[in-house]
Amino acid sequence: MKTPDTDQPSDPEGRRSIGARRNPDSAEAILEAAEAVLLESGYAGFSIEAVARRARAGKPTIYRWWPSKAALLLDVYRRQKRDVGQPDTGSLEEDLFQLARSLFTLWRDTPAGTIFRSIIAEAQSDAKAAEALAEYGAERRRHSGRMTERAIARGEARPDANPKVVADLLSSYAWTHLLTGRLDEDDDTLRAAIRTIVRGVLA
Amino acid sequence: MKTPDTDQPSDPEGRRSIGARRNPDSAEAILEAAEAVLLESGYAGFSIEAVARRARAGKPTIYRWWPSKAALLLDVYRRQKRDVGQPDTGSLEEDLFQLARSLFTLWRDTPAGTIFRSIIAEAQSDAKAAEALAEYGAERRRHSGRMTERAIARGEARPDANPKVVADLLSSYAWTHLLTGRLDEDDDTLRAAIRTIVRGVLA
Amino acid sequence: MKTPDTDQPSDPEGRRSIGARRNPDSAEAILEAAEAVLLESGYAGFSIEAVARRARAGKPTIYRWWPSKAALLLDVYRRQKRDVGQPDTGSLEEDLFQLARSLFTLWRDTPAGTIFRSIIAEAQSDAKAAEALAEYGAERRRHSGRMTERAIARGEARPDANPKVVADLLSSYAWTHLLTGRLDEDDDTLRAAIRTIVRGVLA
Amino acid sequence: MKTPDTDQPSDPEGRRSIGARRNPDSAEAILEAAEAVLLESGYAGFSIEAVARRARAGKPTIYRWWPSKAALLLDVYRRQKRDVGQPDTGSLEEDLFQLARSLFTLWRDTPAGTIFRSIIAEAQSDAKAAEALAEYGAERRRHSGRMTERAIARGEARPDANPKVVADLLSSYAWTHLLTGRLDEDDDTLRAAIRTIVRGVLA
DNA sequence: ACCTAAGCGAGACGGTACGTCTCGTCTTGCG
DNA sequence: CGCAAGACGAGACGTACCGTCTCGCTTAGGT
Repeated sequence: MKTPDTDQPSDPEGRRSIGARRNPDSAEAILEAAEAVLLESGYAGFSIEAVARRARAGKPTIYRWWPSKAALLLDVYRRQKRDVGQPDTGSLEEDLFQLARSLFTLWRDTPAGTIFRSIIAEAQSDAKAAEALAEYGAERRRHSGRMTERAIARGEARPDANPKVVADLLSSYAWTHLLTGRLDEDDDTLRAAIRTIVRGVLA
Repeated sequence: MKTPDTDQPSDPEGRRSIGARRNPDSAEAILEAAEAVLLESGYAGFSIEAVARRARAGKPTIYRWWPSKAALLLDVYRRQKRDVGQPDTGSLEEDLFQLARSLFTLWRDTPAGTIFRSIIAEAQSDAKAAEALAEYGAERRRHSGRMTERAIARGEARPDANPKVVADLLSSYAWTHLLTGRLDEDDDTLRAAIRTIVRGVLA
Repeated sequence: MKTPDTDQPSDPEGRRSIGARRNPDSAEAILEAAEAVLLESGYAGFSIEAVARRARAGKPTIYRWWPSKAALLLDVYRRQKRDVGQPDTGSLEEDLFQLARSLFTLWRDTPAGTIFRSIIAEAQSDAKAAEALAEYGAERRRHSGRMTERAIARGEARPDANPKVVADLLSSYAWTHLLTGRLDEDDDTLRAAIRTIVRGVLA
Repeated sequence: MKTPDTDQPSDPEGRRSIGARRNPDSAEAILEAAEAVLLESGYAGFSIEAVARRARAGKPTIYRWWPSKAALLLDVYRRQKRDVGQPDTGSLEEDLFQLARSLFTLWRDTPAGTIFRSIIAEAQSDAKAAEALAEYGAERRRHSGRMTERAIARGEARPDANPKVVADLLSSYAWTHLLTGRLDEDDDTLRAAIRTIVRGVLA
């Protein structure tokens, strides 16, 4: 790596076009700048102008590739997110607890939390963001629903348990805590919430 | 109905000062205009300027009494909200279900939903809104926590059930559905979610 | 002197009405405050609000007695001005020089200069100020014209010399130097200007 | 004349950016609008907002190129002013008289007078305007000083006559008459004033 | 001794303008 | 054709004053 300036205005002497196609350096610089701005100034300071300034990019370059603030935010989120993975401990409660705990930790200790909050906020006034968020949420619920499916399969959960409902309750709990600044719940409280859900579906 | 001008710029020939004290007509006109703007243009179009124009009020009059957009939003919400009340059917599941159902209905069929979404969005970039929202949320959870307390008292719920956790799960579920445009869940799905929570705390 | 608080918000615990007539204390406090504001913040900071704040007076009290900013300014000027008097040395050049010199000194070293500048500025957009200024200027020219009249009478100046023209040239020179911040002309330059005028009317 | 819309909001369907450089059309429209506003509403009604409205320009576009009201006023003055030229009749009195007369006429019969009055007024509360005005005044005095220099050179004026003083007296006389609404002096009065100055420097 | 009339401080009111910020679009000139 | 750059019209931001209004109080002068 030549330039180690990860969150500075990057290239000292700007990028040029590389011909009639998208310049990946620009895209990278813009996403990096977007993340940095979001981290430093929060959603309130997150403007296309600020990102362009930071990335030493022209505003039209941003608008060309990301039609809305929401699209940029989503890309930043996707790029940033190191997937929390899916635990498989053989116990539904333990699986859900570890998932929730690692999500809370990720959101609290990395930019991911700020970014995701911003996306949800944006979705309240931007239809495209709302749609993307809905799709993303559904996907996450499908994903975490598998844990309940496995619990049913191994006889831990009752056969008529609804994996979607469990996933919905869990992700609602996590999202709401993110949005209201309550990511520092201690293990006992978190576990009590998870246990309440799990008990509701045990065989 | 006495005054048919519910969503027009109200008074044909404006309000005056009524001395060195707040003019309730102005306050009323501003709140009404704020609600109308929010309803017609959504959170995206909700600006102090737009409210002032609509209310035929000066911007300083708004800033004098509401230090931030968030404060105005909260007042609009409070003014608009007809409290959903607290059912007491003798069954925890039924209590929670009716509460959730009436909340979903309120949010879907009145401006309250749009307004509350806006407050949550605003809280993602405005510290004062965040604080106000946190306080409001805590109060709501205390309120709905009483239903579980009653269930414990009558032996329906286990003695070590945590009313706060139940309330948190329920309100998280409701808020998240509001924010992601899923207020039209059918009764079965809604009841399945409620039942999962309730089963987790039954004796 | 009873109260030494010449430029503070005056009375610690406010003035009241003294019945159905003008309260001279208020008038005094307002003029004093106006002068203080003008001195401290210049014409740019001279607003009715600022004067009212400073004088602990209500705005209507000011508007009741001074219909415009210009009227207040003129009163402040009249109240402040210690008349420069009219020298009579037996020499026209010396008379004019001493008059100009004392005027320059007064304007440079006391609030009078700032105040008078403000009046002239105000007169450029306020007809009433313009009228008052015109009248005042004419009176001043009549006044200083007497020096030339005396010089004609004693045979120093030619009989057909026009006192009004001399006075006009002199006051124009002074006013313009006030308005362009050139009140620090040294004695030689000032005397050269006066001498040029005087030579033009000597016998 | 192709476009008859000399003082209307100009272009029916607006101007666009012409790239990363100043758009001369906008500059022109703004100066034209500024002049029109000044002419119609006077200095009192001259606001950046009014100019922007009239020119169908955004406020930032004005602030981008003119840092203050004063700067805009000066540009309007420069643009408007058809230089009064410098007469050279071989007689100092005649030179000065014609200069003064044409200046009075220009100020009385064109917008230039209103504009220049506004600049002087603005300079009484805006330091930058004051500086610009000082520089402009010095330049004008240098310029009109040349007439006296020529008179000295041809032996008409005494060798020790001070051209700066003559120019100062003349321009002071003119400026003051502008500011006090006395531009309609008849030829006799004007000539008497000029003659008084000139006699003071004749050989 | 009452009553009315006016002045007083206070400060809210509908407005206008301020100077700054960001929006999303446009156009240039270089590569 | 993409790129950085940055100007453009538009319009919201939150603040300062404008000049007007009404309040509750005070006092004086006429009854």
